[in-house]
Amino acid sequence: MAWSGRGDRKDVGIVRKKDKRERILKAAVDVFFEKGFYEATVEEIATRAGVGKGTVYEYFANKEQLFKEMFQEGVDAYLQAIRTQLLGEPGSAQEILTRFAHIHIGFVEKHLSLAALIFEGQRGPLYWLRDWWRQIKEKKVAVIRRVIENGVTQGEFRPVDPRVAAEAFLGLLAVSQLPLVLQERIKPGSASSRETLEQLLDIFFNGLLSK
Amino acid sequence: MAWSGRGDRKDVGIVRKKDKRERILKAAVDVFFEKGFYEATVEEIATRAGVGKGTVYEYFANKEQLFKEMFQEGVDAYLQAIRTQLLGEPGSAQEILTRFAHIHIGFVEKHLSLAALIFEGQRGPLYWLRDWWRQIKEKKVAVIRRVIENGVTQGEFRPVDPRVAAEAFLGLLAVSQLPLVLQERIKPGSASSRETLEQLLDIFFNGLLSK
Amino acid sequence: MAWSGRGDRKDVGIVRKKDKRERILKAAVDVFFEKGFYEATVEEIATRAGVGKGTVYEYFANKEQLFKEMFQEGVDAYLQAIRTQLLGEPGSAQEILTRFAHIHIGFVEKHLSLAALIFEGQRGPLYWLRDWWRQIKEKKVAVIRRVIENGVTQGEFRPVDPRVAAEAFLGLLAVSQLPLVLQERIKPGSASSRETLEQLLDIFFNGLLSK
Amino acid sequence: MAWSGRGDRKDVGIVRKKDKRERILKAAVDVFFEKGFYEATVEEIATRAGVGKGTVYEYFANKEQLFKEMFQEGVDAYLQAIRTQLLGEPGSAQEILTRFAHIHIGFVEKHLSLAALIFEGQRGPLYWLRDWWRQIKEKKVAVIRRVIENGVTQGEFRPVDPRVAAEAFLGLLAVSQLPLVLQERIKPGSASSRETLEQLLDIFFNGLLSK
DNA sequence: TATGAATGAGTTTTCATTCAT
DNA sequence: GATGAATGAAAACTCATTCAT
Repeated sequence: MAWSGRGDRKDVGIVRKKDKRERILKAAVDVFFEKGFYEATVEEIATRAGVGKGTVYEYFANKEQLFKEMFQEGVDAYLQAIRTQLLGEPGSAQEILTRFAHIHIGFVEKHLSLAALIFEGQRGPLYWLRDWWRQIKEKKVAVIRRVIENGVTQGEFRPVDPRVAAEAFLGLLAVSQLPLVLQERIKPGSASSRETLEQLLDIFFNGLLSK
Repeated sequence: MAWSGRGDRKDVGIVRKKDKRERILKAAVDVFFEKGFYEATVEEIATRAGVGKGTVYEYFANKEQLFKEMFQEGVDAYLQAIRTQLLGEPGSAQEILTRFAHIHIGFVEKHLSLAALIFEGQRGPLYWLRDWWRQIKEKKVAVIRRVIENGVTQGEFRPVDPRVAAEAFLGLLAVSQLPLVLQERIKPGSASSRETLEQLLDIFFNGLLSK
Repeated sequence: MAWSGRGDRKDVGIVRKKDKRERILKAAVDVFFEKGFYEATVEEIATRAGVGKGTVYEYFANKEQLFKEMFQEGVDAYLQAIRTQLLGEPGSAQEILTRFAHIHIGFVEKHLSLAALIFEGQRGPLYWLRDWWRQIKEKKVAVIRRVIENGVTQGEFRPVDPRVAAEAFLGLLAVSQLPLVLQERIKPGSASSRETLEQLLDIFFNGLLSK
Repeated sequence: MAWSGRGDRKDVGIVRKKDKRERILKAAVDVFFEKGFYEATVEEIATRAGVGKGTVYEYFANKEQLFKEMFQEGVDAYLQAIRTQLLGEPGSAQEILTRFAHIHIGFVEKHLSLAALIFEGQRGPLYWLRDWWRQIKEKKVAVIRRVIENGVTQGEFRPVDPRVAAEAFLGLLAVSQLPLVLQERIKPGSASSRETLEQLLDIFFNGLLSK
């Protein structure tokens, strides 16, 4: 899959035939990220993918479908990353959440444009994106929430509303990824995303942990 | 100004001439919010404002400019609201931030569509919105940051990086306004934005306050 | 109406604004006739009408609708011509049918392209034309049929199936108009449509076999 | 040849190699009939013929050529049918024409789609079809005309213009085939094509007016 | 000043045709 | 020969913007 992280064609110099779909998706991520759904043209995506305009329509029914599939595959890759990496060694709630945060930020760093499209939201036709967006958020919230519930039950955390805490947690993650996503040049003195993340988590856990 | 909060008087039957600009801006907020920048048409905005299509171009150079001015006036109204309401009685850092949060959420509740456009971001052409977005955020961060710095100095807060804490604070505000902005029907059992906000602030301050 | 037969704009040199629709319809008749529905381009129709491409879409929802409206107005004009001219003085069945034939051929001569599109059929997307086509034929058949029924009742005609005879009559009309419609140059020696028509009617009315 | 009327043997399981051309032509008849020239796609024809898209181009230079050859072969088959069946026993002019009519209608019934494409006309690109159309008509007219000329000479028929009478005859044939071609469901009470044909011929041969 | 009819640049999308396998 | 993936020319259609009234 396009966002699996491994490199692409290895064998031949001539690009492998079945790459096409991948190449188009990759180009789509770039162009949609740079221009947004509406300013992106199918033609540019095709050109960047190194294929003819018509070829795009061999693989995707239309521009909207291309966007959706790109989006969906991105989300799948993200969820996959979470699933495979999170479900290793258990640990305390705090440890799990910390791990989650790092996986998340790792994904963002690796697939910057894609992540921006997925997490920053609101770039495709709004009506359908809004719903998708909600759904994905709900999924993430559900996961985090369960962890926090456990933490509360175990006495590790103060007795807070797990859903609210979960949303707070994700909100803080969003804060830490924002500079990346907004393509801010990391200014010399400023902290990196990861440092910022640490501090955010520090505040969060300090607020959550029972003393 | 369109977002001043007062109702619209339409005493004379014939609409007051200088209303036109206001009416167009108001219609623009609605339509841009509902459809997004690209799906919105100048024609619909004009129709909703009750003016001719050409008239829009009497007051705004073009669609983009209309969006920008709408945006800018919204931001100004927001900053104005903050300025006038925040700078009354002082109080502890926590009190000031709490007050800020309530002013903010109050503005969001009152000017829902507008607020969504301003805070949710990403609905206009990205290239220029991204920059604007950053700027506004920076302004807000600067204000909050100073308050937190004071809190830290005064020993009210733990010694945290004021900028990070400020961003965390704004991130949590964003979380609490998200349901409004995403137009989620407040489900029966679920907490209102304001209740959620209280809990978020509780976690935040608990994390921040020195014990 | 476009096919009413009278000339157009009379007053000013600058083409009257409301002509536009007429001009487009007229151009549509020409182009659709020359090229058929599919080979005709909206652009060419616009150009021939002396308007911009977009203007066509101000008056007609799309190419198909343009075709349909053109078609419908043509049919209406035809039926109108029949109605107003046929319903004068009565006469024998033969006289009425003869009059009908002349009105018909008169319409064809006058609005050649349009008539070709209407009567020759089968030039638009088939699925909807086929139905329309049938309907119009049915209307015409119904009129002729009643006349023939009378003729049979009065003993003027042999006892034939009126519907079949009606269709035969229309079939012969079609034959006589075919050369016009196929744009055959009337070759020097050959008979004109009207002469041919007379002979066809002669055969039809008097029969072929000598007794 | 595809329209020879014999059934299609498909003995070997693997389709006989040289069938391909036949299969494509047969599929072309179906699709062109159902959709018309422009709405038909080469891909659908290929699929229905059970061959690859590229294969069509092995046998036919292009879509237009495919249509033309299909058309031409259909016409040839028709003329062949006329030639072989008409030129048996002679008989009176009326007998010959009657025989002709039955052969014609028989062909139409047997090769409905094909006949519709040939006789109903106007489905391919008009410019070339118009000419073809004329040519075929001329051929048919020439044949009929000669028969009628004989009939007139022999005193069997009234002294009419043989060409006009020939066209009238063909016009009536067209009328009788129209319901088939327009795919009208023969409604319960209504006469079949053949019955209608008999009545048309009756009118044609015997005349309408009682003497 | 206000208007909306007119416009065409710019996009999406289709599909006949090619050609490497 | 047979195939179907790849292609781009061509066409429909939209809509921001202009400008005559």
